[in-house]
Order: sequence, then C-alpha cells, then structure tokens
Amino acid sequence: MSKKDHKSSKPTRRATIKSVAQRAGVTITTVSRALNNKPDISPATKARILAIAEEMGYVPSTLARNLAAQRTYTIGLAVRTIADMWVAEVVPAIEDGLRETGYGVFLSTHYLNAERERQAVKAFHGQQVEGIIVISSVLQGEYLSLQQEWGTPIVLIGPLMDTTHPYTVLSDDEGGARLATEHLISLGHRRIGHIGVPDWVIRAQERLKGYRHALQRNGIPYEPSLIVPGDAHQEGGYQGIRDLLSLPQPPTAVVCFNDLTAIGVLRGAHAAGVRVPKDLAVIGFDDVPMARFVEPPLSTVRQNTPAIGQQALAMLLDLINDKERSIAPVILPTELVVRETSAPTPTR
Amino acid sequence: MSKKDHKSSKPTRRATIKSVAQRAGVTITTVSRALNNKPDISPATKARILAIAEEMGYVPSTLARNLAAQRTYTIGLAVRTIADMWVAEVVPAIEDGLRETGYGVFLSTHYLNAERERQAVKAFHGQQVEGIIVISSVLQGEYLSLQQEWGTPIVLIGPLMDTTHPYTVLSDDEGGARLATEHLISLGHRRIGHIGVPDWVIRAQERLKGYRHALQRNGIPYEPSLIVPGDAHQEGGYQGIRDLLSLPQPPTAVVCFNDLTAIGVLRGAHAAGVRVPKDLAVIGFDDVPMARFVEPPLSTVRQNTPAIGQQALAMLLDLINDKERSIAPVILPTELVVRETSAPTPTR
DNA sequence: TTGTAGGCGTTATCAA
DNA sequence: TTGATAACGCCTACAA
Repeated sequence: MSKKDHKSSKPTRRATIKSVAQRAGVTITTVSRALNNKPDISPATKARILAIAEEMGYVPSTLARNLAAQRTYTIGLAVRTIADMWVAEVVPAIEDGLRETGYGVFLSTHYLNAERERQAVKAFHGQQVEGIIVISSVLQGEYLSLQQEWGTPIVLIGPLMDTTHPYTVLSDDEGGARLATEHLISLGHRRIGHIGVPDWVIRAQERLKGYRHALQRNGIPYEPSLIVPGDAHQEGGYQGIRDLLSLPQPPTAVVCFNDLTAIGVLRGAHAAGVRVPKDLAVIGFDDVPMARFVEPPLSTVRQNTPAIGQQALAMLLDLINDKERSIAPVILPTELVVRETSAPTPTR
Repeated sequence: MSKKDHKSSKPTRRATIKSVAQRAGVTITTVSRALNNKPDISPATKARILAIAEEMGYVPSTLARNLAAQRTYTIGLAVRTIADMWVAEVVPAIEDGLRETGYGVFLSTHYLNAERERQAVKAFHGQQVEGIIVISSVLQGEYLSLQQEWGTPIVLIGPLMDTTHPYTVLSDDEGGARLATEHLISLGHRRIGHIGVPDWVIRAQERLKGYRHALQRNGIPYEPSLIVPGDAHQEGGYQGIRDLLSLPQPPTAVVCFNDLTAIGVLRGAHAAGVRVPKDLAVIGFDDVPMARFVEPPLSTVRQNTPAIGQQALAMLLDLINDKERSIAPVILPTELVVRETSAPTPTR
C-alpha cells in the first residue's frame, strides 16, 4: 500500500466556494454570504448552503481570502530556541491570546545567531505577517528601520535584546535583584557577593544595579572585590564561588545572575565543604524548573513570563490596529521565591 | 512619538509587480520573467527591471504567488504544548531540517484537547499547508480520512497518538522497557516491580510488554501483584512505591513508566526510610532534564527525539513530493542511561 | 433575497 | 523577446 492509496487515488480537488455554489445551485456570492453570516440572505438557503459546505468538507482558502482582504492575520514569532523555559512560558501566553483572534503564528528559531535572526525576520516579511515578536535577539539597532521600511510592527522581549528599540516588554531586573539582595540583608547578611555575567548583557547590568541599590539603601558599603563575573552557566557559578570563598573575608551570602549560576555555586560550595544555607546563603534568578529539585531547593526571583507574553501581544495588536502606543518599554514586576538556600547569618 | 511616526507616516503602498512594470515601461509578464529568471528575456531589460524593483523595495506577495501557484511551501505543526521536553527536542530538529528547504512553519498548541486539535488542523488546512505534523494527539481514527479528503499528508509523532494512522514515527517503547528491566536483572534483581499508567495509554502497554518480555527471557515468573498503576506523575510514583513496599515480599527494584513516576518513587522511598539504590533500585523513562538533578541522579531510558523529528519530517516531505512511502510506522531505538539509582541487589 | 462583475498580486499559456 | 489574457479563490460594491 503506497501513498497513492491515500492521496493520489483521490483526484477530487479541494472544495472551493465555487464547487459549493454549483452543488447548491446558487452563485458564489450567496455562498460567501452564508459563510460569513452576512445579513442579506434567507435563513433557508443559508442553512442549506452551510450543510452542503459542511458535507463537502469545505474550508475557505485563507490565501484567497487574505489576498482579497489585503490582510494575512498572521504574525511571526522568532525565538532563540524552543528548549528554554523562558520561551516555553511566554509562547503559550502569546498563542492563547491569539487563539480568539483567528491569527496564525509562524515560528522560527534563530539560536541567537545574527544572520539567522535576520533571515527569519525577512522571511516573515516575505510571508506578509502583520507583526513580529522576537524573543531574545542579538540584532542591535536594526529593528526600528526594518519596522519603518516594512510598515510592520516589531516587538522585542526576552533576556537579550536591543533595548533601544521603541517597542519592548521586559522584567524589572533591577527591582528583582534588589528584592533578592534585600531579602539577604533582612536575614542579617552584610557581606554579600555577586556573581554576574559579562558586561555586554544589558539585563545583567540592571541586576547588578539592583544589587548595588539594595546595599546603598541599607548603608552597606559596596565592595568591588565581592563582584565576580560569571557566564550565566553552572561553570561560572562554580568558579565564581571558589574565587569568593578564597577571599580573606569571604561573603556569607551571594546573589547570582541566574539560577544556573546559583546551581554552580551550590556545587562549588559543596566541593569546598561549605554548607548551604548554614555557612552560605545563595539566591538565583529566573526560577527554572530544576530550581526546586536541587539540594537544597533554591531561593530565587521569578519573572512573570506569561504576563510578558500577554503584554507583548497586546502591544503588537495595538500597533497592528494603529492604536496609539507609548514607546516606553513596558516593565513588569518580579517576585521573590524563598526556598531553602537563604537563611540568617550564622553570627546572628 | 507615536506609532504614526513609525508606520502611518509611510502611506506609500507596497510596491507590486504592476507598479514595477509601469515604472519600467513594460508589462507585468516581463517583470515576472525578470524576477523568476525565466529564459525568455533580454539581459538588458532584465537588469533594468531588477534594478528598478530593488530601488522600489519590491518584495513579491507570497499570498498572490501561492494562490497562483497553488503551493504555499508551508507546513503545520500542532503540538501538545511547547513547555514539554519531548516537544522541545523534536521541534528544533524539524525546524532545522526545514531551514534549507525554504518552507515556513505554522505552530499551534492544542493542549491534548480534542476540539482544539481538530480546529488547529482545520486551520492549517485553511492556510493551505502542504503537510501537517501532529506531536501528541488525542484524535482517534480521524486523520486518515482528513488526509484523504484534503490530499494533505499528515504524520503523527509523540507519546500519545492514533497508532492506526499509516504515517507515524515512534520510539521502541517495548525495547526501551526491556532494556531497563534487563539492566536491573543483570544487577541481580529478581523481584522487580512496575509502576505504569492507565491502560488507555497505548505506549504504556508497550512498556509493560517490554518489562514482561525481559522477565520471561530470563526465566523470572511474572507476578501481577508487582504491577501497580501510576498516573505518569510524581503522585502516582509516590503512592505506587508505598503500595509495593507494603507487600509481604516487596520488590528490590522498580521499573517506572516515566521519569516523573520514578521521581515520585524516590520521594516515596525516602519517606519510607528505604534507601536508593542500596535497598531499592529505580529506573525511569524519558531522561527529562531534571533526571540528573534529583538525588540520587536517576537511571533512565532515553528516546532519540531529534531523530524522531528528522524522520517525521523526511516522511512528510516524501509524502508531499509524492514519493512512495511504506505505511509501516518508523520505529526508533532507545538508549539506556545508567546513573545512580540502579545498583546490584543487597543480597548479592 | 440573489446575481453580476471587477479586483486582490501572481503565474502560466498563448499569441504576436 | 515581449504582451494579452485567463486562471487562482474569495470579497464586495452595485444591479436586478
């Protein structure tokens, strides 16, 4: 049994509005009216046509419909990768918000590669999407001109992006880091380390800023030796905590750029015979799924990813529908999640 | 600064083949030839037209092109949810395979809801996709007729599906479970429990079958009391192991339907004061990311998800291009991942 | 209430 | 080598 049996043996073409019209003995205009429940049609014929259409398995061609209407009801979604918790939480929010509207979603993955990202967005334009959302982007300073050239709204979200773009939604990273740091301070810690990432990651600077503000607000002097760079991965956390612990006066707590870094810290501390949270308090950022499964379960800061998706979509739809929109970025609050890696200082 | 500045200030309509033709003083036919580098055109006019098109920022309308050509170079991808490791591993494989071909991907999430799934697939048909891949499906016995009615190839993959559909790619669940069970047997275990899921999950039966075959091959009698149902979640594992441990002769090892079940077992065993792997060996299925982060790291069986995606795509493209295709399901091997929850029996 | 006819932006088939 | 013209499938005035 080959393909032929399933496909080619059925040379019957796809049902069109024309074929339905013929079968119903009316013109396509009438069928069109029935399908789009326009007023000017008798209930009887309408019902009859609908029944016939149903029976013939007729599904309107979006292609033709869109060509006529000069719209596509389609948006493009370019993501770093699908295998990422952040993306996995945002995309459903966008998709669900779109469900009611009848929009379709084109998906493309760019793996944080500039050329791929550019290609993906160009392909979307070729496909005549009405708007584009990019989740994590490495392109800098290109989107505004593309948006203008194409007349297609582009909204940027995600941990990596061109923050100069006028249409963005982001988490309050500064506030989140401040929350984390103040939590540790409230537990009595005064020597608090920070493991970040290289400077070019914009959001990292926000988080570092939040850390510094928290210290400042509480009259704790900022000490550069307590700041070490990481790499947003476990390795960086592992190495970072080793460095911090080898200081003459090591910190009693550490704020990490993200959960992966924090998990690296947990390992590094364990390897160095330092107990968490007894000897060292640790806090991450992101609340990745495995945060609750590490030993001990990680205290962290959670972003409201579904809300980010919703807001980004709302922004995009507003732009598509020519609604006025402030170009100020939408900034969403974060939430402290206290688990077991944060405890009072031993001395207290 | 409002949206207007970015979009509406550009009231110039999108360039069309017609406007390019006018500007070049030729007919659209000639322009079409120039753009699609057809033979019958003089190099001179071709160059001139191309230059003008470029200058006008002309991009052909995919909509019109597809309508005329009756092709869309687009496939539909209906997934259970994006926030699932299995999906997250398969989708990139499909996307990457498609990248070279110039096909676009429509994404839709159905959350294992029959009506949503039906709608998603119908929407794809409306969008005139050339093929559809459904990742995890609850629709039974519908796809074959849809495929025939629409003339659109449909390939099913994922842990849940209509196995009667002619075009499917799946993991060798039976073999995987056999692998897991034989691993435990080779460690000296003879009383091996099994925590499964309700019968209606087809793939679960395969896994149970693999478990039984392994016992049989090794001359170990099958004992129904060692088989308890689970729910594919932690709760089922937790409860299941409590039940098994309360047996007069509890098992020394347990094969779980999936990793979540196994993690539940780990908790249940811990709560009951049973040490893993010293008193009880545990093995899961799927190798979810957190499998390596639980304590102790979980032994499990991994599916070759990227290969599943690749095979599904290859199958779909073959069907689209009217290549002959066996209707036999493609079955891909699994791999044993030994970590620390499986150890020899204490008595040995 | 129903039908006619033109248009949406391309491609493709004939003629010229 | 170029141009007219008919699809493609649907929508929407305008007519009947």
